[in-house]
Order: sequence, then structure tokens, then C-alpha cells
Amino acid sequence: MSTSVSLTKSPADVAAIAAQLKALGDPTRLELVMTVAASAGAEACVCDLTPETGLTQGTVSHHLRILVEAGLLERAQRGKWSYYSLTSSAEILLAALNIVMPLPVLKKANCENY
Amino acid sequence: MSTSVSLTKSPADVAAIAAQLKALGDPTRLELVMTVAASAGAEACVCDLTPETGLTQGTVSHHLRILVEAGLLERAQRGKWSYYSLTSSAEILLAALNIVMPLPVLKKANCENY
DNA sequence: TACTCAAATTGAAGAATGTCAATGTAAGAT
DNA sequence: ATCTTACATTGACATTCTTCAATTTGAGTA
Repeated sequence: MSTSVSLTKSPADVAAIAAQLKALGDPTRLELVMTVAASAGAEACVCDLTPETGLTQGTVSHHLRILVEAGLLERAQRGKWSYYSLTSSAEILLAALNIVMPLPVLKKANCENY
Repeated sequence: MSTSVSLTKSPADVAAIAAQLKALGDPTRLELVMTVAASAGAEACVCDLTPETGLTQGTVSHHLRILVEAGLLERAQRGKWSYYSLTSSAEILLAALNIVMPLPVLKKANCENY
């Protein structure tokens, strides 16, 4: 019994989707999210992420904050380190974009009626 | 026999994906693309799209150009009118984002191994 | 030809963005 | 208590973006 998907979205829905796409629509931030996704334990600290980008540590911290505010990353502090991991929103988005392997959540979201 | 998806992308791939996400990461442009997708014949002209946005005709034309340059819309001129329609890239993205109904291409891309 | 209509383009103003260097903060280490 | 270490924050600057008003282009029309 297909839980059908609405063709139209409210302006608030559109804005919310656009906000997440905007956060991912920067090469540095997309790379950060992909690196986190590919990291062991699905989390990474700033000291691991910074060299990958070739940018300043402060700049990377800035991008990570934007990703957290967009609801794509979560921050967990353990000792002196900040560990960033994907939210379920980010997992769905990445899976949808096929940037990572199809995840169970995508199977549920898009394939349940096939 | 799973045609597996690579976990890592080249910098060029990342930039290309980010560019399309950036183009969609604006509420006005996302609404434009969704309106085109929901239009009869899957195409719409500027005169139809402009009132929907509450913006100036020139501004809408500007956003449409950005979407064309991002490879998300195609332009076809017939008479005095310009008709915009989705590219296959845009169809895949919209389907993946579940903004419109799942399309066959998504089924093939993500569900073939289930 | 002159006119009308749809769309594109230009120029300008203000806001937002990405980046760095420098500084601040907070948690362990000595 | 002092010193590192890891990260966040601030201030500044150049670039990009969004938008509008005005103009131009291009295609059909009278």
C-alpha cells in the first residue's frame, strides 16, 4: 500500500531541502562529508580532516560548523578532540546521491514499492 | 553481480557534484526546477514561471540561466517563448531526493541488487 | 515598416560567502 | 601552575551572489 510521495512541497519544505543542498554545494564541504562517511567508525576529528583539504584549520572548523547547523553532521567531544559524524539526514542524502554505497535507509525510502 | 559504486571520488567528480547541488541549493531555483518537473509536458516558459516566484522577470531569467549552465535544465525556443525542461541529470537528482516520484532510472541505479 | 510581446542582458547596490591570520578556549600533560 | 595540544572564534578582505530597474534583442504581428 504505497505511501505515496507528494509532487508538491510547501515553501518551508522547499527551503529546508534547499538549505541542505546549499550546505553540500561547496566542494570543500562535500569532501568533508564524504571523508567522514568513509572514515573508520563513520567519524573523524578536525586534525584528520584538515590536511585533506589543504585549508587552514580555522576554515575547516568553519565549514564543519555550517554542516552541523545544516543538520548534516553531529559533533561529539571526547577529550581534546572533536569527532564529527553523519546525521541520518546526511546518510539519506549521500545514499541518494550515490556517493556512498546504497544504505538500508535508502532501500526503505525509495525501493519499497518495487 | 553488483556493479559496485566507488566510495571515493576524484576532486573533479566532487566539484561537479557540488556544482549541481549548489545550483539546486537556492530556494528560488529549487522551486523553479520543481515547477518545471510538475508542469504539463514537463516543460514551462518564463511567463509561467515568473509569477510563481514573486520575483522580477529578469531575475527569473538569471536563475534559469544558472540552472542551464549547471546542466539541470534545457532551453528550447519556439516562437516568442522559451521553454525549459529537465535534463536527465536533473531527473536523476530529483528522483534521488524524492522530490518527485521515483523514476525508473533510480530503480536501476540503486535498487538492482536488492 | 512599425509595433508588440517574451525573454535576455546590463549595470548597480547590498548581502552573503570563503578564506586567512591571529587570538581565545578548554582539556590533558609535565 | 605552566605548558601543549586541539579546536573554536574573531576580524578583515576579496569574491561571489541575489535582486531590481532599465535596456536590448528577437520573433511574430498589424
